[in-house]
Amino acid sequence: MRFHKIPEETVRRLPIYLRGLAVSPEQGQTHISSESLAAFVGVNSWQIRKDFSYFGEFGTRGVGYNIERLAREIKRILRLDVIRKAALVGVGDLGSALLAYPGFGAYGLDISAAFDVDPAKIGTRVNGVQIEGIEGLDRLKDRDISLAIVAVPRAAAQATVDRLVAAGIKGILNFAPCKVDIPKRVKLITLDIAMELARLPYYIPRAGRMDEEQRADSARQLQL
Amino acid sequence: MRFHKIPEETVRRLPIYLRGLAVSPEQGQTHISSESLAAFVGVNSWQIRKDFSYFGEFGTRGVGYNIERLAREIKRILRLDVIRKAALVGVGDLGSALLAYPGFGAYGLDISAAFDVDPAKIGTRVNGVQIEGIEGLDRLKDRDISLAIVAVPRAAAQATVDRLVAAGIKGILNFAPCKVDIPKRVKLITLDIAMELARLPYYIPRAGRMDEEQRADSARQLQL
DNA sequence: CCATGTGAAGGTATTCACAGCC
DNA sequence: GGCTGTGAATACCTTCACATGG
Repeated sequence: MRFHKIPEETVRRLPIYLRGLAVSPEQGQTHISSESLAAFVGVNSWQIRKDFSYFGEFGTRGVGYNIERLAREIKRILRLDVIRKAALVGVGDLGSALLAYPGFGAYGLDISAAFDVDPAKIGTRVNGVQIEGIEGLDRLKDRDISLAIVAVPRAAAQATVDRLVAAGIKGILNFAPCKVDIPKRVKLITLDIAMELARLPYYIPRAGRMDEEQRADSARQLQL
Repeated sequence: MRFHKIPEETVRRLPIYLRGLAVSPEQGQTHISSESLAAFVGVNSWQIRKDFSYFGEFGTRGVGYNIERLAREIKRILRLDVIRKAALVGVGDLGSALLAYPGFGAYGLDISAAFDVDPAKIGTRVNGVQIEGIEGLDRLKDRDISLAIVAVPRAAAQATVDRLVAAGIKGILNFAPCKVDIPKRVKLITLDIAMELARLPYYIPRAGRMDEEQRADSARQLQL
């Protein structure tokens, strides 16, 4: 493996592979081939092999990948080999749903703190996590929390993120539908749910007319 | 504008521009330049101009883009020029949060039906929408609902999607963390929240060591 | 012989730089 | 003069085809 810049897209796919390994029907087997994993996660086998190749040689030719070893390697690459604690800011409908969501555990992620401005919520417990006031954000440094989820209204997003950055948070998952400025050393992923739904209709063919845009669609569909 | 295949990434950005136009501080002005819009939404001005250029010439040189006209054009391109009705399947924590989320309206999206298997939920109202039993999915055809949001457990996802496809749904936003097979004529967007959080730690620099992967990170950071 | 690992080819998207037009 | 629209250059990612090695 010579040195290569690692594509952003490869990093995006690594958690897919990890998830695939965890629930694959190959459970019970010790090894899995890139071909089987491909069929299960919906990514091409050569793409999988290329992705892994950026980080080392994890497989055995003629045999495949040792499932446990591969999972361990991916976790190491993603820095998920330690439990990662996350703070949730904004315990509204979405925030509460996230607190209740059991899917984070599979990645070693733990939402271990939650914050809100609403005095009525502060002190109550949601799914075993006690809601704290916003001023608690400034004391995150000592609690070994490196990640944060922002589920506050748009108007509060930038201020929230600024405060998280000041508190030493290293990565933020933002659900507020707006641009947020952040220093380069902190990684920000913004996930705008309404926007995702909003681009679905684009792919609905418009009945009847066959204009330029429509033709573009057809072209795209053909090669998919 | 000669004919060009439209990049997937361009389609992904269109809703960002629409959102930007709706809340930009240029409100009150009639026109906005690609430069101002760029600053506001966090995309380069040349990227914005290139994106629009795939669909036509919407601006005026020396002046900028007429805000109303541009918004109308983007809505038309995204097929958001009619109200789009969506069905929600799975009214658990996440599903309920989505029903309560006010952000869809800005795009002309309306979650007008909700379905769940739980008899205790059927018949109750969440945010003005009455929960129906799953068998109602088969009668979606007559209700002018073209989109669906899937917020069911992983094990139920494929069956749910199959049923939606059979009911003539054209686009699906899936929150279940698994691969889902679907005919090419239906557009599927899968959004795995835990997975998004799981790739954040990758970007946290590992203190001390400076191995091959770490160098790759540095290289990436520099050019961002 | 079988499945991995990887240069090289091909395709797609971003960035540039400037011509074109109001 | 100022801002759009766009071919050309560049960067990036995917796909291929096969050498490599258990």
